[in-house]
Amino acid sequence: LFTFRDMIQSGCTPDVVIYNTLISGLCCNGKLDKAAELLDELINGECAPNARTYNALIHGCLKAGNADRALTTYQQMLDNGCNPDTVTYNTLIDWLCKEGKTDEALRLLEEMSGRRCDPDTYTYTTLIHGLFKAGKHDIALSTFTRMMKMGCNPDVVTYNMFIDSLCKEGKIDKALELLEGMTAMGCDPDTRTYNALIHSFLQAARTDMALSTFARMMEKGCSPSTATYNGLIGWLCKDGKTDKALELLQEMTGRGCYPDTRTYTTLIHGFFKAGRADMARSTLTRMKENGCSPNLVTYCTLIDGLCKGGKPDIALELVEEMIRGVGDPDIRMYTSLIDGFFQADRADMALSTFKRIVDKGCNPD
RNA sequence: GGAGUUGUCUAGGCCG
Repeated sequence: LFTFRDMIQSGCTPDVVIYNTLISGLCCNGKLDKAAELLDELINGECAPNARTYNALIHGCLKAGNADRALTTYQQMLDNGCNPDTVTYNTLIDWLCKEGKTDEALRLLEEMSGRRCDPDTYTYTTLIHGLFKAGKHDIALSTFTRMMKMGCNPDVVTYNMFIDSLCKEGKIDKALELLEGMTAMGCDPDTRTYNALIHSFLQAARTDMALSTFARMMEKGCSPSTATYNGLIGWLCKDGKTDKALELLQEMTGRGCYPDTRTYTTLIHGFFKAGRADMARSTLTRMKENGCSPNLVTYCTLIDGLCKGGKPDIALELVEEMIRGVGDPDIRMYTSLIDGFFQADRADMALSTFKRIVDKGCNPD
């Protein structure tokens, strides 16, 4: 933004592309107010915002969980005579699907056709994914048929979505058939395709298949990602093999897959499960040293583990650190914290945590 | 002519 202001100072006129870039960047960082200010600046200025401007802001609002603001922005778009495009609809359809409102999402699909706004592969993939998650298999399949009829070809993301959906329903063999199918259709599987399968095999305790899928992935020249390793580390941790998990942590770094918040959280959970609370705590230190920020899930894992392990005092310290570092947990997380303190026979801590909720103006449920 | 917006994989606790 400073560079941006300098640019204006020195007589350079920013165009809509610059504004869009800034707005989407601000949205990524959750700075919706600043982004909205830029939109106003654009509306009041001489170069008009376009669909991409609104799309970026609508998406930013939805990602931040602020649906009202997203809809207001959408209305503003319509009022200002800017026509929603396929991306606008895709963004809204994705949001509706994630809210479980697949009927409304389907209505938007109809609206698109009426407005000569052609649904694309994103539209259908998003919708089918939402329908699968809602358990509406028939409609998912008829939507797929419709997609094909409209001449819209599935891409690697569409196949990945199908493969993962099948895996999650325990239909791994059907998923494997689709793996062959996509290749036959000239669509090469990517890292996520294999990740979905490997994870599913691990869940199903079919270790041999998981490892052979991993080998196949490498053979095909597909590199494992951080998510691949996270899945493997999680499987080792569930099995109590935390030392092996640490070896994988080394290996992944060597292969350019950098551990992320999930990697460390998985390890922390594994260490508690294996009764190694000290290692769990030093993993927190290690992750911070490596520039990886703990999030609410990380803290909840630690706090729960410490409470169950009879160390509620340290847990309470972490509650403070968490609130300072990543903000307030929501009501459900507070509930489980309180539960943890009771489990550790520390009613006093449970009550003081409860008091915090009330003081924060957050309603206990 | 170029640039900016949307979909798929992996972690924890409480309650159902």
